[in-house]
This record gives sequence, C-alpha cells and structure tokens, in this order.
Amino acid sequence: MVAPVGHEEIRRTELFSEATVEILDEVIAGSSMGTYGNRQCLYRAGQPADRVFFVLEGEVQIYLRGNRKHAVLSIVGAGEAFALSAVLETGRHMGTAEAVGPCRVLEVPAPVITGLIHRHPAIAEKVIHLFALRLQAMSDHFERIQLMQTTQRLADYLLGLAPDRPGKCEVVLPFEKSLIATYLGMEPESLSRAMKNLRPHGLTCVGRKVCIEDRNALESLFAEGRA
Amino acid sequence: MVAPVGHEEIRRTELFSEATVEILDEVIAGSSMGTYGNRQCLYRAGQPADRVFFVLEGEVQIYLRGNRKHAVLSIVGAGEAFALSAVLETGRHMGTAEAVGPCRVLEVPAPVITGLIHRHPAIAEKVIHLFALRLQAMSDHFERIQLMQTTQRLADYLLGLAPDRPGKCEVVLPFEKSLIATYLGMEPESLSRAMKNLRPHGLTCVGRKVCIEDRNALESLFAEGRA
DNA sequence: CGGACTGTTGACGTCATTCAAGATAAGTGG
DNA sequence: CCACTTATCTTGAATGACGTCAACAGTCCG
Repeated sequence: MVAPVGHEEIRRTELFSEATVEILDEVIAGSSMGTYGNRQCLYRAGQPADRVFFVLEGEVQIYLRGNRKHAVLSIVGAGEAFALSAVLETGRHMGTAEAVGPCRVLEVPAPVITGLIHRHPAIAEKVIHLFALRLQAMSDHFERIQLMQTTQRLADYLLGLAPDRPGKCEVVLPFEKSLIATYLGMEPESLSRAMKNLRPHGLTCVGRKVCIEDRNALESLFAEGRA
Repeated sequence: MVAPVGHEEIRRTELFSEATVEILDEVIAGSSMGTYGNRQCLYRAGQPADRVFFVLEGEVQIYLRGNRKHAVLSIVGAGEAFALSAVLETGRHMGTAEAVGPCRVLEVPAPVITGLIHRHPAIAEKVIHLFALRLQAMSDHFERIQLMQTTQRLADYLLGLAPDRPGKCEVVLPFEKSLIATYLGMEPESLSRAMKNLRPHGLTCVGRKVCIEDRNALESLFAEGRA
C-alpha cells in the first residue's frame, strides 16, 4: 500500500499543494500508485467508487456512455483529481475513466480521504475550492456545447488555448483531433469541417499546430454573427 | 440587515439543517431577505457575486445566455442554495438567476459565508457534500442533453418525476411546459412533439397532468431501441 | 514498402429548430 | 358571467445543422 512517491510530487497536486508534512506522510502511507497505458480503463460507470485519483503524469478522460455515442465530461491533466465527488457522495462512479496515453496516478482510498477532510480543515477548504472550480468548468463546458454551434465551439476552444494578447499566435493542440472533437461534443468529421470554416477568419492548421492570425477576428464570430 | 426569519425556516435548508443555534443566529444577524416576483431577475451573468442565496419558497432558474437561445443549468427549489460556487471562486456570476413565480430567498453576504466555512468544520463538510451533489446533478443533466434525443430526454425526465414503483401513475409537471422544454434543452415545439411520440408508449397528458401507464414501457425506450 | 491509424472530403439522411398559423387555456374588464 | 385579450400550447411545412456512411489522402512505424 505504500506509494513510491516523494513529497514534492504530491505537492504538485492542487489538493495537497500546501499540505503539511504529516498530511503528506499520511497520504503516502495509505495510498498506492497506478500506471496505465493508452486507452486503458481506470474504472467504469456503475462500479463502486472506493478511491480518489490524482494524475501525476499524462491525462485521463472522464466520459459518459450513451446508446452509441459518448460524452466527454472532462480531460484531467497532471495535478488534478477525479472521482472525488463520486467517492464522497454516492460511492458509485457515474462516468468512465480512460487513460489518454500512458499515465501515472496516485490512488487514495476513500477512508484516507474522508479522514483527511474530517480532521484537517485546510484540506476541507481545498476540496471546496476544487469543487467550486469544477462546477465553473462544467458550466463553461455546458455552455459551449449547448449554446454554440460546431464552428463557434471550436473557435471558443482554440481561443481558450491561445495566450490572451492580441495579434498572431501559434497553438499546439493538446490531444489528437478525434478526442478534441468528442470533448467538444461533435464528430471528428464535424471538427474537420469547422476547422475549414475558420480558415477565412485567419486560422490555419497543419497537423497539430494551429495558427491564429488575429484573436479579434475569431472573437468577432461571437458578437451577433454567424460562421 | 437582520432577516425576519426563524431558526426553523433556515433549518429547512440543506446547508444549515444541522447547524447549531449559534450558527443560525450568526446567519440571521448577517443576512437579509429578498422577495421576488415572477420573471424577476436576482442577478445577471457577469455581475459581482457578493452573496449566497437560499430559496425558502418558490423556485429560481439559473441559466446561461447565448446568442439567442438560453440554457437552463438548474431549477433551484426550496431548501437549496445557489451562487455559492461563484461567491467562493471567481466572485462573478457566470449565470443569470430569474424567479420562476413569486419566491422568497435568504441572502447571505460572502464574508458571512466564508467566515462560517472557515470557523465551522461541520459547515465546510456540508458545503462539500452539497457541491458533490451538484456535480452529480450537473453530470446527469449533461448526460441527458448530450446523449439522448428529445423524446428520450422527456421520457427520462418524466421517469425521474414519477414514483419508483411499477404500474400506472400520475405525475403533475412542476413547471410550465415551456420552462421544462428549455430545461431539457429543446424548444417548446419539440417538447410537444416528444409528448406525442410517447403516446403510443402509454403516456397521456392533459394540461399539466401526465399519466404513465407503465414505467417499464417507457424505460424500454432506453435499452437499445428508438422512439 | 506495406499496413494501420488519423484526418479529410463529399453525398445523403435525420433530427430538431424555425416560421407561421391555429387551438386551448387563463387572465381582465365591462 | 360573458366577451375580449393575452399567454401557453399544439400542429404543420420548410429550412438547416449535424451525423452517418463511404471513400480517400496523409502520416507514422515497423
């Protein structure tokens, strides 16, 4: 059960970034490490949620399965936690977690986490903070998917990746396009077409490199206009 | 600033259901009451979020505005809180809150809430619990809207309203249909048609009364089938 | 050089929105 | 209480956006 992780590595997670040495020791003593390969499943919807995960390296996607589609709730990167709400609430996973490329995660059993929250107010406050952030993020995600159409969704996503200064800039897509497409609630084909629609607005895309000629040109799509 | 509310009334909210008398007094002393009429706006997206709301009577819808549509994030009923994540996180509302019919709400200023969370671990844990619930709810809502098509969405929603035993039952829609439609991410026209599509599956609707002949008949729509 | 994978493009179908009109219900004033 | 007005809901037909299917072009690796 002892995880071969150092204090510094756990400190790199949001939740434990300011934890005391005692807390870190407690986490390390009670947890285990997991390594997963690309497309490997960490858990499936409906299974009992008996531990919380912290991504140390790589990325994990959380998605819901429908009849034949699936909806990506979030793509979790290094430092972030997941499955926390399921552990604290229902005890059952509502989504499925799948590795996006090889990854390393810290797995903290439910009793350890609930103990920490209960005994350390600082941790409890961190959890609150973290949940508040996730609620905001879900809300944003929801807005994008329900209120925008495909081209606009992509533009919004790309603008989120790009630095906030005006003028030309280059962005590297963090995942393969088909994952981005699903994350944005569309088919890969639609992403492709959306990319094409943005070309007249000063966007070029070669492989995973995307070049934005001018932020404002893209942002102008949102004012009242159509793509 | 003193709210004309009794202890018992505040105890009816999720967050303060088990609060000590001291906490209740602190809340009452620091808060104010708000009464709003139908369609009245409590706050708009982008405004500073300087207080948390607790619905005592009536309902409030939280929605996001898009170019010309709007997406309902949730409909908050008596006992529930809203704007909490915005207060704790960004300090700005990301959604708009609008009364659905006349309602009474308790308005607790940000410093009061943050103070309570900071000084009372029991409150902090309640907040965590509440956020975990909301995350689950958002996830469900998301699933419905992204993964189901209109007829199925309505069926799912109605099944959620109906009691869990098999056989015939009658349900009264909690809101007007056009609000339910928006909540389910569709136009009122689509809701109407979806209702029609469910008729062959043993569903009748007169005004706001809905009669489900057999739960199983509706649930069978989800297995692999089509409406 | 082949084979598998990822991304692109076109033609077509489906589902939901949109627009317009009508029907039912609810609220208002005489 | 009834005529009248105003919401709310339903229905139909047309448009449009996205998904689906199928074929093809790059790209990555052995």
